[in-house]
Amino acid sequence: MAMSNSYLRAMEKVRVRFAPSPTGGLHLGGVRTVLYNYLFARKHLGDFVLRIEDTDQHRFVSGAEDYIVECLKWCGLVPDESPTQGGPYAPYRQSERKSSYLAYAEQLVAAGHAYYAFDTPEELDEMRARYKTEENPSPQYDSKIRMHMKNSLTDPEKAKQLIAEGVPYVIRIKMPEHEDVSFTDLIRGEVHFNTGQSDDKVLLKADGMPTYHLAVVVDDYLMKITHAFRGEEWLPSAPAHILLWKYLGWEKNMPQWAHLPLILKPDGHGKLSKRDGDKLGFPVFAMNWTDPKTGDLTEGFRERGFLPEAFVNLLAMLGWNAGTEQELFSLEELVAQFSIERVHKGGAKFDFEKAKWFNHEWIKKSSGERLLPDVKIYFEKAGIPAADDLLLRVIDLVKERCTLLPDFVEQGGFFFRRPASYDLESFRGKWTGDKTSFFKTYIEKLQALEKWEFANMELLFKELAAEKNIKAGELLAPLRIMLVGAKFGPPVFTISEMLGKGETIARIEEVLQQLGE
RNA sequence: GGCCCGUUGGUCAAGGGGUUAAGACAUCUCCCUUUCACGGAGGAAUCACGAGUUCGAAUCUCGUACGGGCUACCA
Repeated sequence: MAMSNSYLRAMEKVRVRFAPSPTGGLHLGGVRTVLYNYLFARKHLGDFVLRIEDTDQHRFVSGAEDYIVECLKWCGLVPDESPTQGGPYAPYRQSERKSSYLAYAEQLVAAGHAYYAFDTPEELDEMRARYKTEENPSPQYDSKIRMHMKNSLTDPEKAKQLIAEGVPYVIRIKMPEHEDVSFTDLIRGEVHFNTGQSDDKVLLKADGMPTYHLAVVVDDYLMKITHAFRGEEWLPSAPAHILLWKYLGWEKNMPQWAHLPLILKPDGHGKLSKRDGDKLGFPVFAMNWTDPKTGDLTEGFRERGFLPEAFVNLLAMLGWNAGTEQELFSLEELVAQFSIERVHKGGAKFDFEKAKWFNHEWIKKSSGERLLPDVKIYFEKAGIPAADDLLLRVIDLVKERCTLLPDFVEQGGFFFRRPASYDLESFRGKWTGDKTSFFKTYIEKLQALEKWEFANMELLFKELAAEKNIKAGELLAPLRIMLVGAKFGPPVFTISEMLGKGETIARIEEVLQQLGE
């Protein structure tokens, strides 16, 4: 049975967009916004577009756009239309659409919904200083004070003259003094605002670039966006955007809004920032990001050793759940089960421990073949040559002990090279000549062993221990250390079997030697 | 300050008038494992507060408190 969704308009293809500004690394919250957009689009057989909002020349960072594209690719959230792929509504970079915004701004001025303003930054500061009081610490350029400023409302003739002279100006929206603006947010329901509380936001900047406020409505209209998901921080400016849709005469086409809850700091309060990650020791960006100006490197989830499947999974669960006990979801399962109505209203504190749990679960449920290429990278990085066939077996053997990808090197590295050191101290105190002779005999027996299988070695080991009257338990720990270097890893005879006869014997001999026997 | 949004264990959360208020992470105890994990069993721990509506409120209403967001020619 088809589900009837009140938020789906008949005969209209669902189109959503992710619209980041290329100013730096891609934050957890950003990726989650992409995810929800993507899931919604796929679920409703719609389009997912990537639009770059690079209208602020001061904050633009080169390389950031490529980085974002790469992040989406890593996560498997590839857009249908984007600056690099193009699409029917190209260009997808707002800087390249610059010429289209002025006309809309002027249309608004002509209709009396916007006006030219000539106040310099200094004059704006002055205004804020002048009106600042205890009760009003942040005065706004709004309906109450605009008549005291330098604009086409206070002096239309002068404005014409200034424009003719080429004096720089901005275009600001004229917010009604007292009007109720309300809309239905897909997550929050009815939200009401009084326009008297909002400021006359700048729509078009002096450099001719639109601000986010103008650009987002013009482009959402032009690109036929039907559903707009964005972070909760945008809620306060929503009334201005809604008014713009109305003033531009596009109200019927306005997308349905959904303001996503924020991802908050694990300790204390506020939204999660890059700095929290640095401080608390976990990544906040999807992938490593190097600031081109300072050269500072900020770690990403990918480089920390997260699987994209796990990263996407944990992000999905930060603010949404299926209403069942299921917590592990593949992208496909998320597409099938996602519903915007089940997204929470409240923000979620980020918990890195839980994030690691997701990765651990994904490592456990992934096949060796899936893991091999990712694990290989870490072996190469550690300078350990590892043949695929052996590495595959090692991965399957140790994956339940690995939480992050680099753990494979620690958990499986000893299969490929001798331990750098042996934890001799853990058994040295209890070492006796009997034990030395035990291992020497054991080597001989191993040497003669025909079928190199763990069961045979184990039997041999236990029989010999009984013969020498030593408890097997007291011998097992040293054997493990001889083979692994420390007390961890899979069952010791399994390790021995994989190591092979020559290497097993060599390691035992090496430790015997180090013990001075 | 103003406006807006939010509030179920330490964290993520289910539940939307009647429940012993699910589950997961973390934590603690035990079992399994002659290592480390995995796995299993169990414990501790929650409806911010106050009124109201109701036979009955975690669930509905209103206040209060607390938290957060916004308050730029940034997004």
